[in-house]
Order: sequence, then C-alpha cells, then structure tokens
Amino acid sequence: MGRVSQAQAQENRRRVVETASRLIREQGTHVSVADLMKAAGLTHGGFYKQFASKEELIGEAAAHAFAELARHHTDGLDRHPGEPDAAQRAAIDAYLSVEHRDSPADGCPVAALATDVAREGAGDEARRVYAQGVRDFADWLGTEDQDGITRLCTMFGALVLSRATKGSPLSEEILAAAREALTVTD
Amino acid sequence: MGRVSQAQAQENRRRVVETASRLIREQGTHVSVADLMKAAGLTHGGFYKQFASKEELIGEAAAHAFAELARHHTDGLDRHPGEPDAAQRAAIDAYLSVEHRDSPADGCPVAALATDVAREGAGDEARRVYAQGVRDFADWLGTEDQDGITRLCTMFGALVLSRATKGSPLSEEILAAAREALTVTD
DNA sequence: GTCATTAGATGTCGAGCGACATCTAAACCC
DNA sequence: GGGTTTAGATGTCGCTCGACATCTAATGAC
Repeated sequence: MGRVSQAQAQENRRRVVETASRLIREQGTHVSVADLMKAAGLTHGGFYKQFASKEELIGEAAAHAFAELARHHTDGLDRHPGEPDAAQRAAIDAYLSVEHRDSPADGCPVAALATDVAREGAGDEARRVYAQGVRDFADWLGTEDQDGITRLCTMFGALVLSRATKGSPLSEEILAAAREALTVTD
Repeated sequence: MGRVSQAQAQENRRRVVETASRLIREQGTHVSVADLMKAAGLTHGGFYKQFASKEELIGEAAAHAFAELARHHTDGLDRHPGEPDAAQRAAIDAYLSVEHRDSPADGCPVAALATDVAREGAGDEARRVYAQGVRDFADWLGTEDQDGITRLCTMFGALVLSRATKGSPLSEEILAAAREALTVTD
C-alpha cells in the first residue's frame, strides 16, 4: 500500500494493460475491473487513477493485442527471409493448431474479440482498432484482389468454430479441413 | 395477474423460449432473466415455475434457433425442386447479405452463439445442440469430403467478421469477397 | 529532513443480477 | 359453485458490477 515510484506506477499500468489484453481475449470484455486489476496483482482501488473508464482500458488492451499480432507476422517473415510463402504456410499451420484453439488468451484478437466488438461490448476505440487489425491481417494474407479477405474468413471461421465445438470430434475436423483447403491453393 | 389457463401457460412458455432465442442471438447469453421475460410480455416472477434455471432456458432457446435454421434449409430445397445447387446458391447469397448481417436476432445461430458457446456462457445442452447444428449445416453445404466444412468456415467467418467491422467499408468488402469465392467454385 | 503529493488499499454507492418466497386471482376438479 | 390448485405479479435475498470517496504511506521536490 501507500505510494510507489513513478517508474513503478508506469510499469504497473503497463502490466494492467497487458494482462487485460489476455483476460479479455480469454473471457470477453465482460470481465470486471476488479478481476482485471487482481490479475495484474493489484486491487481495484487504483484503477481510476490510471484509466478514465473501463472502456478506455479495453481500447488500450485491444490495441496491445493487435500490436502483438502484427509483431508475430513480421517476426514470421524475418524467420523465412525471401520466402514469404513459407512464412505464411507456417503462420496458417500455427493459426489452425489445437494449441492456438486452446489458448485464446495469447491468441488471435480478431478471433477472440469478434463478438464483443460486434455487440457494443467494447468502445469505439476498440472497434476502430479491430477493423484496422482485420484489414492488416487480410493484407498480410492475400496479395492480389480479395483473396486475402477470403482466406482470412476461412481461417478465422475455422478457429472460432473449432473453439465453439471443442469437446466434439468435429472441432479437430474443422481445423484439419481448413488447413488443407488453405494450403493446397497456395 | 392471477392464474391463467393451461393452454395459455403453454403458449406463454413457448413464447418465452421463442423470444429468448431471438434475444440471446442479438445480445448474447448474458441477457438477464428479467429482460427475457419482459420481452415475452411477462414479469420475472413466473420464470422458475416454467424453467429449472436460466441455463435450461438457454438450452431450449438454442435448440429452437437451430430448428428454425434447419427449417430454412429444407424450405430452400422445397423452393428449388430438383435443383439443390440453385437452393444452395440462394441460401449463400442470403447468408452473406447486409440484411442478415444487420439482423442477428433472427439470423444464423451458428454465427450468433459461437463465442458464448465457446466461453461456457451456455450450458452443456446448448453446447451439444450447437455442435450438432454445425455438423448439420456443414453436411447440408458440402456433399463430398470436407468441402462442406470449409465452405461453412468461410461463410460463417465472413458473416461474423462483417458484423464486427460494421461501420467500416471493410464490412461490405468481406461479404462481397466471400460471396464471390463461394459461388465461382460451385 | 520536512512536507506536499500521489499510487494504491479499503470502503461505499446505486443498480442489476439469479434465485426464490410470498401473494393473488383465475382456472380447474368435484 | 365452493374449494383447491397454480400461473404469474410482487418483493426480497445475497452477490457483483462500475464508479468514486476516503484513507494511508511512501515518494520526491525543496
């Protein structure tokens, strides 16, 4: 309790945003402010010293998640220099893996936040960040025409559907079907 | 107030399930029992005379929505006798329309309930009904191999993404891209 | 070293939640 | 048609929510 150095306060705020970006992907934007703060190792009290509202934190957390996604994409390109197709194939396989299905908290924010963003569960800032993130992802996936958009729909749809049907054998079938469909037409 | 005939009670219960199936598609399974009952023209009090729990109603409401979806599919086949391909094309165009995007309440439950089902926001019964509904939809869409699953992923993904990006021009681009991708390879 | 500042803990608020108890009046059975 | 049953209205419970007030103790400027 008591006061804490400015550097520590900044670090705490950063950690709140980071853990929030994981929690909202895992549980949705309905998570409580108290849970958000507790996950960052704090109590709910100091929240409004750092954020104007819950909506503001959701916006920053969404931006954080999308920045992480963009970093994954550039990292992937770096790991396959001069072979963008190989980088994409690796990314698609990872996207449609059981591991990604089972860990939404540090997974794709496009998949995790879709319904929350559609239902006004998030603020305007989060919605803006989301739309831009979708466009960037589609651009990264498809070079010509609207191919990237279509491929994103299939990948995204497969991941979300596999999460919703988890427990049924259908869940793995969905991942396998999309993986095959997206790699043969490469 | 007071008592009501058994027939009326049955009809009231039926209406609660029906309006619930619309409300949960529109707002998610987080809608309150009071809102659910009010939407059916009743107060919250009689709820536990008809349902054991909120979870039970969610399960019945989900089943109702999926039954409606199945009926749409058979109706579509009836309207195009001997031409299943034409029926599918009509269904796909309707699925990827702006109207469907803008009215989730009486739209596809696969799209509307995906995140709620994935996040335990619904009970086991709803999850079971959901998985079966996905399988039926995929079977209806694709005859051979896993083509139906892939096509469903693309359609579903496009609808959900267009809802999440509504307000941005990207939303319509997504619908158009998926419509084209799904009709050329017919 | 002193003291004003402030990050974070604790506590409180009005509202809404799922669940259930109680009340009431109309339907049903004889 | 009188008594019993019961659908639905009203009210209450313990809890959680977002938001904010207050308290406290350590910081950081002088």
